[in-house]
Amino acid sequence: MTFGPLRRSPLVGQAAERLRDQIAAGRWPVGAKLPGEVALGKELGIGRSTVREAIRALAGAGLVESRQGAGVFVIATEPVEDLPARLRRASAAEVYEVRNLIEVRAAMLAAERRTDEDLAALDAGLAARAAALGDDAAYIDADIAFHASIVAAAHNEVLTDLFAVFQVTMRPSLLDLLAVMDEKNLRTASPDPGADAHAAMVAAIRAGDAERAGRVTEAELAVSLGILRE
Amino acid sequence: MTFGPLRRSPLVGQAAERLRDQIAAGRWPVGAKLPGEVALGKELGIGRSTVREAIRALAGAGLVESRQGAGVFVIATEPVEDLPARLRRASAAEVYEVRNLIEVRAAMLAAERRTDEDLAALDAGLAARAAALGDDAAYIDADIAFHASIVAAAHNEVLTDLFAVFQVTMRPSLLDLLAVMDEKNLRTASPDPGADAHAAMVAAIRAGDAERAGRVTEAELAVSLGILRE
DNA sequence: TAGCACAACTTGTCTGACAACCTGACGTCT
DNA sequence: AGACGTCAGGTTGTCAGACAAGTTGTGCTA
Repeated sequence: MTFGPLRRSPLVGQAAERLRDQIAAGRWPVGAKLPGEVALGKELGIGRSTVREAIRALAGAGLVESRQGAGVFVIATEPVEDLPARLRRASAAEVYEVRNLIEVRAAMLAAERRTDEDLAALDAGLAARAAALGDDAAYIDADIAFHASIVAAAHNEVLTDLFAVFQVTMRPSLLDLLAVMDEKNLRTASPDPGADAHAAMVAAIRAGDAERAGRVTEAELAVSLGILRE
Repeated sequence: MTFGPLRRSPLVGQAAERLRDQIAAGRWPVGAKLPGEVALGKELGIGRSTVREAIRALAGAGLVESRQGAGVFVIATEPVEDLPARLRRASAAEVYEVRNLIEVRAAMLAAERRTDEDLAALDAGLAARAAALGDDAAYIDADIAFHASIVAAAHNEVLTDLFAVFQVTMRPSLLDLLAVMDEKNLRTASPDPGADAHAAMVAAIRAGDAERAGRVTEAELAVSLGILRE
């Protein structure tokens, strides 16, 4: 059993997630009224402003609706088909495993279908990834863009979009991953331990060797998954 | 002449809508930083708390992300589309390819993790599949259940749920597939051409041979995909 | 030039206050 | 009894101010 992202998150995020979970758990069915903002603040141990912002976040997601003078009401529970919500609720390791599973097969397809434009994009992605070293947020974004390029080279729009959902949802977890690696001093030896592996992925795709592309991709992703599992 | 109850919407809603429009219009592209909260407040003529709540609403909708000390950044220009809706919009071949991709890797994981209960469920699935021959609808349902059992044996809940979304969405397409096969007289020779292949999948999973499980699963699914591609 | 210290800026959170609004209880009138 | 109006209490909406916590760029130092 894992709780939400272990990320050092703002109180607003924590509060929104707790409320979200309780709505999903059925504490307040659709149409029910939430406790007042002051009551919620006391219950959650946070100020009223923070409660209000958490409620706004849920309202933006379409879960609740606030009516001045009346209260805050649940207008929908989390739809089961909502993949991003499902991913948020799941453990990071499970999400990561599925994400990797998709990318391994995508890399194999990419080796068979890649165009010259795809290869150019992959090269650019490698360079951007190296250039962003030092800035964690930019590094994560460059890494995400690179892996997205791999999947895009498989030329299956459903696959590309599906992968994007995973990437967006996992972005916070990836930042956690970097933080954990820092704590364990795993990055001191080499600032970008995956650089060679990423280059190998591109090389295999360029060579059109699907089997090798799948193998090196699997090996690269297994490293991070291992850290996440610990 | 009076118009309907033209309710004066709260400032938060107005502000969120204006910001959403401007993001959609491209004033701030993805990755760009919004003006500071105080600046936005002055620009919109509202207080900082109200600006913050509007930003929270957009963050809840997945449009922006705020990083303490850095600013508020655009992470998407429009909400992520619902996966079932996305699948319905896509071509059957693309959806089927992604579905198969998932199952191939799931079969490999299943070979490593299957329990005795999983194996019993797979055997039962094979039998149910054979028993449903002759009734197309029942046959499809039994086939779906069998493949779901394969994925379930991988013991990853996210994977199981994700696969289920594909299965549900694809059920109509599968009925079409049977009809196409009838037209081409592909079923006259053998009423259940995939029976041996399905049994081979179970055997490989029972043997714990991940590589073989992946190979036979891929081969089995490739047949249907080929028909669907024409 | 490389590294560090610091100031300026930005978001995060809390408190207090008042306005706008809704709901239900209560009393009055028909 | 039923319809209607009033009102008190609770609830959200909005603002201002203050301080904490985090980021970033600048300029100084070694």
